[in-house]
Amino acid sequence: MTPPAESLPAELLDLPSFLLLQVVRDARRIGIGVHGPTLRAPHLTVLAGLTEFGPASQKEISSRLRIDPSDLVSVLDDLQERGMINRVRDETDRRRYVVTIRPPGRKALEVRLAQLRELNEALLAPLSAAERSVLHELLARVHTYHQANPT
Amino acid sequence: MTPPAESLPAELLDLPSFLLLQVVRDARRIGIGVHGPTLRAPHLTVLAGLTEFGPASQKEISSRLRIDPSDLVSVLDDLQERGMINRVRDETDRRRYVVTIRPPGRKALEVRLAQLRELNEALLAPLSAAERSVLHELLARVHTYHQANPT
DNA sequence: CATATTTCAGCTCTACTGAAATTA
DNA sequence: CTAATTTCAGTACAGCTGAAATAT
Repeated sequence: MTPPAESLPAELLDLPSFLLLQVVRDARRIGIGVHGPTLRAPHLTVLAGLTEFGPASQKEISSRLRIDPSDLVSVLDDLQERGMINRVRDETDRRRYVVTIRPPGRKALEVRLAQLRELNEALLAPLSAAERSVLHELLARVHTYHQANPT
Repeated sequence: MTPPAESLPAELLDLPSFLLLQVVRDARRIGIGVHGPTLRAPHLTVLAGLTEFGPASQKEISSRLRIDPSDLVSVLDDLQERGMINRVRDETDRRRYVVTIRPPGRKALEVRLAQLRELNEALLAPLSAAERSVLHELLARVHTYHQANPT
């Protein structure tokens, strides 16, 4: 006999948004989201964005990655201090900076992504490979829809 | 021709945990999570918990709903101030309070749940009813698993 | 004495707002 | 003068830690 599993209120668990939030909390408890003192979620997003989309201004990074421009400032300060990015004035438009990733940034991203892939294995442990694909596809559909139809 | 949809870095979107977080952010932008000044997420969870599980001490509420006991204090203060709960000393163990929901609490919960059900319709708009069931079932499996196997 | 429950002060993280400074 | 880009100061929320106060 397993002890009767305590669970959250059914009325709430019936709400997809609430269930989603609980799984995100489960993920955090597993260690996802505990990135490190100066390499937190937005930092990682920026490194991945620069890697995939190349050098960009802060405005471009901000709108593409949905990070508020005012928040981006300190994130880039942190990354610059650790030598993970370059930030130089765009001489053709001196209001802008051109932000570029540097090798230490690529390395840190790579290391952390490897950890996250492992942790995600643990997160989805109860699902088969086929079920993981289905879950991922459904979530991607929802996300893509809201990217295209902002309310 | 639709304009090329801007999207987040594929390396990140491939991580279920990251995708999950993006959908949660989409949900918040839709209006889920904007509950009101004194009826925020933990408040709602407490009201639903009291409704479903009946009167309880703060310790019981805390562990059942996974709300830190120190955070619970101000949440209950808010709810009490608005007449949504009762908090009276347990005379058989005067360290404890017995927390009970009151009609205004039930009403507020009901109203907000109705809103959230509507907003969740909007969140899952791109999915068919069958797909919503599948998504919900997969998420529930993951969550239940981590409830049972805390790491 | 140790232990359980509630409470308080303080901190981190993500995210947002409003306004200033610089440049186009 | 207007607009765009970056920056700064301040705020809100959810969540956590460590310690105090009270009662068992």
